[in-house]
Amino acid sequence: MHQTIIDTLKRNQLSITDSRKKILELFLHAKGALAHFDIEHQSGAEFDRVTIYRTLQTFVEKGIIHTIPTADNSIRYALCKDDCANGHHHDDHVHFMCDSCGTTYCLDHVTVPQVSLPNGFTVTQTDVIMSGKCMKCV
Amino acid sequence: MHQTIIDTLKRNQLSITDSRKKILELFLHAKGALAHFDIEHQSGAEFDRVTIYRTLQTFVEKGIIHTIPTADNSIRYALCKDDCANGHHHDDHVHFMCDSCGTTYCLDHVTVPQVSLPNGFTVTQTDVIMSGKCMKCV
DNA sequence: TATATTTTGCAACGCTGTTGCATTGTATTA
DNA sequence: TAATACAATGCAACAGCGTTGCAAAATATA
Ligand SMILES: [Mn+2]
Ligand SMILES: [Mn+2]
Ligand SMILES: [Zn+2]
Ligand SMILES: [Zn+2]
Repeated sequence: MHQTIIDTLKRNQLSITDSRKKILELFLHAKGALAHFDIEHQSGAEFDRVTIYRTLQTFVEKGIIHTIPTADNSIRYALCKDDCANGHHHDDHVHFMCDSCGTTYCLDHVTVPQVSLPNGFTVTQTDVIMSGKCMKCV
Repeated sequence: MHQTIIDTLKRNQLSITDSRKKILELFLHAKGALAHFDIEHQSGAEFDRVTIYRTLQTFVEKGIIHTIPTADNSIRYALCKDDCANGHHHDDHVHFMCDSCGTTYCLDHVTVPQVSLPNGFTVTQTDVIMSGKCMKCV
């Protein structure tokens, strides 16, 4: 696991620092997506807010994590699959946010459906966010 | 037009105030969705920020407008169809946000597709946000 | 180990959204 | 229309998110 973390950083030409290792570790252990808030708390106030912001930015640019738009307007982040790299994301799965526990899931096996738009619109991205209750909160 | 505004407010048991009339008017004339920022500027600094926030909240609760989640994490608002009332929204259409001009469209005639989820998830809402270029920005 | 390059922490800032409370405006009834 | 009850507004203050500039610290390179 520790080696996976270092490999991932090296593969993306990132220097190995404490904050990057720790934040990447949090994502690898996380069940759902993480918000900045979660990371700040789960890392035990070890790093500055700004460092966390910058690390998340870097990870998004490198294709290590992707952002998830949510209805409550708070950005969440989750690990990408292997085919995302260097700013070219290919995350075409549906996201689910539980109204009860707030957990945000990447439904990797549910692909976003094709939606045809009126003439004149050119689509480059489609986000599907579903909400309701998850299996733990029935 | 002016009568439409007053009627709408009365129908929703809202008292007739300058800010409500003005903000509702802005929505009726708007081509796309409006953010708080847009309203604050288009109303000519006539009303306090807080009043605008509270008016938007009230309109959402009454089913006059609905919120649109966007990938850039800024809430936008747009008029509801007639069948939304008193906190019961039935907005099941797709939204499109232009990367070029920022305009957010309600595609009222494009309904959100059915997406079946794995067992355990109970869905109450589905949001589809598409982005790319609109007809004005080809 | 010495040097060049990156990353970090801190301070400061602007923006968004919320709350409490006194003042003002609207609706109601006589 | 005027008096009253009630609701909405403006103001001040606050908390949270996200960004930037810069000096100090950590990392990579040789
Ligand atoms: Mn995802
Ligand atoms: Mn809409
Ligand atoms: Zn849940
Ligand atoms: Zn456009």
